[in-house]
Amino acid sequence: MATESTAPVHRKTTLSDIAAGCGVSRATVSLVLRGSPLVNKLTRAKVEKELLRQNYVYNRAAANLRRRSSSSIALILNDLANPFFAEFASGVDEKLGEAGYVTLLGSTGESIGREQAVLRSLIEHGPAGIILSPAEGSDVTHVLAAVGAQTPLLLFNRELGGNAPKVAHWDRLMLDNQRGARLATEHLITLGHRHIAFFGGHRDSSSCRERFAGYTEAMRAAGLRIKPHWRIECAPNRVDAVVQCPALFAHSPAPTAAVCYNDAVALGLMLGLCQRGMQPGHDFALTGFDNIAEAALGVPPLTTLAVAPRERGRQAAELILQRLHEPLSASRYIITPVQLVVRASSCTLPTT
Amino acid sequence: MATESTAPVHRKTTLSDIAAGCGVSRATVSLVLRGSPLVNKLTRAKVEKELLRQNYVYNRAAANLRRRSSSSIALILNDLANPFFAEFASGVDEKLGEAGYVTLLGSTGESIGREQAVLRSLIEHGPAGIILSPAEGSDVTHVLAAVGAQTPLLLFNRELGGNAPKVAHWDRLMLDNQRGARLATEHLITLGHRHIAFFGGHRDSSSCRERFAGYTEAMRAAGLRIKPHWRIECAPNRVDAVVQCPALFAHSPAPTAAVCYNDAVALGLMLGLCQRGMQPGHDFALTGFDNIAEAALGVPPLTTLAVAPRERGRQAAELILQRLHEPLSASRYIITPVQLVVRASSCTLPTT
DNA sequence: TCTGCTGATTGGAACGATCCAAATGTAACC
DNA sequence: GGTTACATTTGGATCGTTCCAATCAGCAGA
Repeated sequence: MATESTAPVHRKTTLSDIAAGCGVSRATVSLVLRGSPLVNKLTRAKVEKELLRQNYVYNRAAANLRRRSSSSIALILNDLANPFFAEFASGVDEKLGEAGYVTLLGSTGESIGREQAVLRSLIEHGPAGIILSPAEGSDVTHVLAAVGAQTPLLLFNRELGGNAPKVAHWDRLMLDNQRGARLATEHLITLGHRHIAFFGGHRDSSSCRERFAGYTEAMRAAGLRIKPHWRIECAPNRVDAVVQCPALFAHSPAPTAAVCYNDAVALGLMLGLCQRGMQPGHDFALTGFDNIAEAALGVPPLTTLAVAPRERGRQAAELILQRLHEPLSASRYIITPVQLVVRASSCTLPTT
Repeated sequence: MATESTAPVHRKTTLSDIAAGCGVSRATVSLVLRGSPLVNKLTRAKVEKELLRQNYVYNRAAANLRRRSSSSIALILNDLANPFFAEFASGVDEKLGEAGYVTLLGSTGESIGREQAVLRSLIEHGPAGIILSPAEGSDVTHVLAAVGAQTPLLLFNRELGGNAPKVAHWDRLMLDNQRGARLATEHLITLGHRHIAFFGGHRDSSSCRERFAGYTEAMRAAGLRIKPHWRIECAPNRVDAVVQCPALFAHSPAPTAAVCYNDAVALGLMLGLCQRGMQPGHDFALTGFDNIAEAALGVPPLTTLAVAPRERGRQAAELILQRLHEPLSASRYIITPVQLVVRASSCTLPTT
């Protein structure tokens, strides 16, 4: 009795403590916590007072165990340090938080090995669902082996490789890469360019393939032949783009414009051009993809495709929540449109 | 017996399923899972085979409940979309993953209200520890009320306001803001500048106060008087920096250089200067803070202070893990050094 | 045969919540 | 008074794991 009024020693206060503290049963306290209409006003008040007095904190893990439910969603990203994904994550967390879920984070750094490890670790915490932007080269079999078929999964941004395409009932949220790249290419063509390169990205990434397809499509539609040396591969970051810039001008005829894999690459290419004494947006036209924050503020500002990553994050969260709500409805495949944002980096053909 | 060999219907397979499946007790299976040396080689093999066959997944929540332990750490950030924090988070997650912990993410978007909500929600999941980069204006009392005194907490990047400074035994990991700003200022002075402004940030943020103090210190040490109109406040992002640029030149004598609150602000200021027909790094010198990726690749490249956010993330994770290991050791207060990176944006005084 | 000992194994009670069927109290009705 | 109805409350089993003390088999030594 004497030591009961304050926290016992160090143990967290539990339902039983509250129950004992105000002379009701555990069950009643539980009902109060969940706002059940069954409990009497007076008892509710009494219990709530005691909850405050002992400053009780709810143990969601215990509750989830009994209810065989979960209140977390795993978010696994191939590159959290990339502003595009950071903003996406921010949107996901925002939306999940509103719905009372908590985000379990995992970053794989584009490593398939880490992806396996992260998936295996996160699944043990029993998330209600998974949002996965897979590492490059990740395939269906591995992911399925790691997470099983029970947990709903939403694939974002990239398709999975492997020859078991429709084995799982997973939802997919993708960007309209092909259409985006086509728009950019058409835009450059309209400005008078005929020698247009596709710069950056890895051939085996699905998003890069799609963007390249869009570029090809536009070129073909305009009756333009694509030279093999106009296709330059590089890692999707600034540094490698700078390094690969000279390759663009190694053979003749050199391109007068480039559709870049993404903004990071485009910004890198701009720097590379400057180093060659060229002036991007004047001597050479280029476009990006993603519309990251610095695209608008570069010199010159970058023409690019807006994908609204935070919005996509919110959308992804919404999709997975819907899936939890109706686990049996048909799997969804959503391709979100992208929007061409024209800025100064895409100039007309310089009059030589 | 007939339906037992495959997964029953939809229920997850548990310890008991495995135990029943190979004729041992639950306790033994549990020992196998945890790699105890007590179990016989043969039984271990038998059990492991069964684990694979039923592709069992460990229920960490249940285990944690019984063991009264936790395998997650909460990471709460004031702005995940900011590349600095994204990279920090990436480092945290990396290190925690290595140690077998999982990251519970929460982003507050600089809102004290959301910070409260996020803290209250995350604490219910019983994290072993908390890493918190508080929202602007957040104070000790509120945080303490939300998380209690039980869970170890590491404060990153910002101090908490409020007049209960040492009430808690929380650890702190801060950047050496003051020294950094002093280094930048001294550097500009060495280059011949005498009229140096301090540009950006909010007066009431602790990091801004510290950086301003460093600037003042260097100016004073060099015997230079600071004009009031050389202190321009703005939100710590590009957009607002562009808007506030003209204020720098509203009064005479105008500054010839500026120490900026951070890189985002510096990049914005650069743009603002361009719009006035000035050439940053030639007509006007400036420095940033953070050394974000685009600092190196801007035009001109930005002189700034490197803080290695990913490294800081790993360090933060390490600190909180150490704290879990020895809960009673004295609380730590670590100020990590920052490093001046000189690039082209800090030019000598233009000869008029 | 009995005792002691070591190495393996095990049953049952926890952990902190929820679920469910059953019990309680009170008012209303015939 | 007895019966029914309704509004509240409650004990005990349960979720999937771990802990602990107890058990068991096998073998050596007396």
